[in-house]
Amino acid sequence: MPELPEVEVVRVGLDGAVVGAAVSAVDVLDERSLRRFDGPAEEFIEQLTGRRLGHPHRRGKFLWLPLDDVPLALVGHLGMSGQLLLRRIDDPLPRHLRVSLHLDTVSRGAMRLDFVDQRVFGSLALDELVPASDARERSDPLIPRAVVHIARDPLDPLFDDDAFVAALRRKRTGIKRALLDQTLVSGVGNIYADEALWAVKLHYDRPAESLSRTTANELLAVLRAVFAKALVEGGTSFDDQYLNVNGQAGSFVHSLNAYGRQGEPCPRCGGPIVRESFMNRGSHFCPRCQRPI
DNA sequence: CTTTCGCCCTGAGTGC
DNA sequence: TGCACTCAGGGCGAAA
Repeated sequence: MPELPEVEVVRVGLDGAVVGAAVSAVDVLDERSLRRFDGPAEEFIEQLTGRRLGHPHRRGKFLWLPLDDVPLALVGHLGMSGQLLLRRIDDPLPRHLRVSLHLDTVSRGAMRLDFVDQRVFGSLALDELVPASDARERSDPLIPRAVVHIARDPLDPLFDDDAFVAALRRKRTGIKRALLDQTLVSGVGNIYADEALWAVKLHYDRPAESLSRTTANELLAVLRAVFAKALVEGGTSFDDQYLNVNGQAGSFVHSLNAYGRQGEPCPRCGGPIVRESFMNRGSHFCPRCQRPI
């Protein structure tokens, strides 16, 4: 499940390998993967072919590569099951391949960048680069228009802790809903929301406005720690739904304390972890450690 | 304005 | 063996 750590692993994996690479050809095998692109597939192909790719950027779960000479970026979102795989040009085509870019890379010759996505919740697009609405300095990088409403993530050096804590405590909703709101804080998905709430002993439906400043700051600190540890371990891979650009799984699944561990003992108190349906998702928590209100 | 809901999608798993 | 059904969930537009 690609959340912040997984997308960052992909970003780092792309950096270096694709910077300066020229797009020599584009194959769109499934137009549904271009649903966020404002135009037909032919236009996507035409605008991308012949361009060179710049350093990959990320905000939350969105990833983009600026194109040379034009104020456009190739924007990717992995959705539930998306993968960006760097393959040799003559490697066999993987199952669920939706879009494939042929690249003339600087250091590795002819390569393919394959966008693979079983469930088609992810997407590729070309989008105009505009100044960020929360830019602090004129030197701040431009971001795709479709990403302007996404908040910074907790690992962003310009993330504003005080503003986040204040905004969180104004939310009239449950704490997990608030964490999953990408306009409040980005990069958090179901797995890391459950892990952070377990670590700070908060019930998923605890009203956000009931959190003290101290607790809200602890939650933020825990979120950063979970993200950082998951990043070091290469992210969380379930059923190979998430793989890095070289097709390798991450190992953070072995460090999960709550997510996916229903019926197993809570690593802190030994009581059973419970899974409840909430927001059309599974919420995993320890009823003994994480009490509502 | 804010918050919540339903839809998009596929394949693995389950029950009969 | 086959078929219907459930489940996983990020983001977005519409509804409340």
